[in-house]
Amino acid sequence: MPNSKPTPVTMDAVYTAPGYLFRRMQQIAVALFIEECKAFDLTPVQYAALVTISTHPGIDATRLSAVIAFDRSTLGNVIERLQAKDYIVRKPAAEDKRVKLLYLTKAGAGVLSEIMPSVDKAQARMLQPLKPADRKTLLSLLTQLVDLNNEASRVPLRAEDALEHLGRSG
Amino acid sequence: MPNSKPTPVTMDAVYTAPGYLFRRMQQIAVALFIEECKAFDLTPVQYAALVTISTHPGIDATRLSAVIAFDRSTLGNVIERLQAKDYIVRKPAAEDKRVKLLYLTKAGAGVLSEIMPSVDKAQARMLQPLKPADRKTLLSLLTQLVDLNNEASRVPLRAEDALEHLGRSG
DNA sequence: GCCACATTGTGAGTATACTGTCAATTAAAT
DNA sequence: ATTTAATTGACAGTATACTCACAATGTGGC
Repeated sequence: MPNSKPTPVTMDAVYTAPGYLFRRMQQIAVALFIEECKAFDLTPVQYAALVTISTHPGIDATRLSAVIAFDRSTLGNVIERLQAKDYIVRKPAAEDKRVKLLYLTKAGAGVLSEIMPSVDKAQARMLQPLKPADRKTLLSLLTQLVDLNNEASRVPLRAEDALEHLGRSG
Repeated sequence: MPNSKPTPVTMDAVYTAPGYLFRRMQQIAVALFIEECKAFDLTPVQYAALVTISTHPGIDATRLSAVIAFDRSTLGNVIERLQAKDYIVRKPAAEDKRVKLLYLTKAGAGVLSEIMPSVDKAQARMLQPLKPADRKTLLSLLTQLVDLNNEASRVPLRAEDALEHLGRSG
């Protein structure tokens, strides 16, 4: 007869799971971002969107979602909030009546350059508890892992280069 | 005169930020969990709650939130959903009329033992792209980082041991 | 014993993050 | 050229994740 004794469930089933650790670390990252940047009315996602619109003026929502790997539906709300804060404007495209092109406003460019030091401080604080060498190691492994798992995510990241082509041909 | 040329903003301000990488990895982790466990109607958070109620029968919502470091308000909804699925029951405590004690139902215990292999598969898939040695390194650094940053998170984790005392004295 | 304080669960409100679906529009197939 | 496909932005619905606030309850100071 097989050993039918069930394996006892322990909290290790949670605490040692990489998924749990990634969730915790994400929560910590957001908390540190909000704390360092509380002088600015910007969330981490809104910051990423703002940076991308800054480096890709005239990008549309679908392409923006691909460049930062955020869900398209979610991004719709993010864009609305950024627009409500007067950090971006949406202009209809001449060639394609479906798309709305995104541009930074002066206020958007201003808040972006002002918030940068605080963002850097928050990012540094996340890794601060580790030794410098360990920070580099973790960042390197994490970068690899995100890249290698790209297709596993619901909204894979499509690099900026790839988008140039996607824009016209497909 | 100082060099007033503004630093040009690049996508590195997003792509190399640890916070962005943690967000991406969390999204990937959830996507893999959902994919592997789609036969079971359980989210990662619901799974963690179920495991904890299993190992701490009669725990209350506040203590549960401390043990898995999830927000108390969020957990209220999670508990409601678990109860709606008949995986847990809530019983009023005799000594304290405010608290409601949480217990697994038979169905809850059943789904928990059944889902375990799929959860393990999902957790393994997350790190699969890395070499075994790198997986160990990443997991070790991540565990350290979450632990060392514990107080930075909005809902710091309070270990099970600490809760025994908290339960009575304060 | 009473009063200030803390705790518990709950609710409202905001922001991600995903699933669908849908109409309008464009592109592709033939 | 007309039917078919795909794309775009929008919306509804669900699930985290946080904020603040509130009533009910419990506890400690005195």
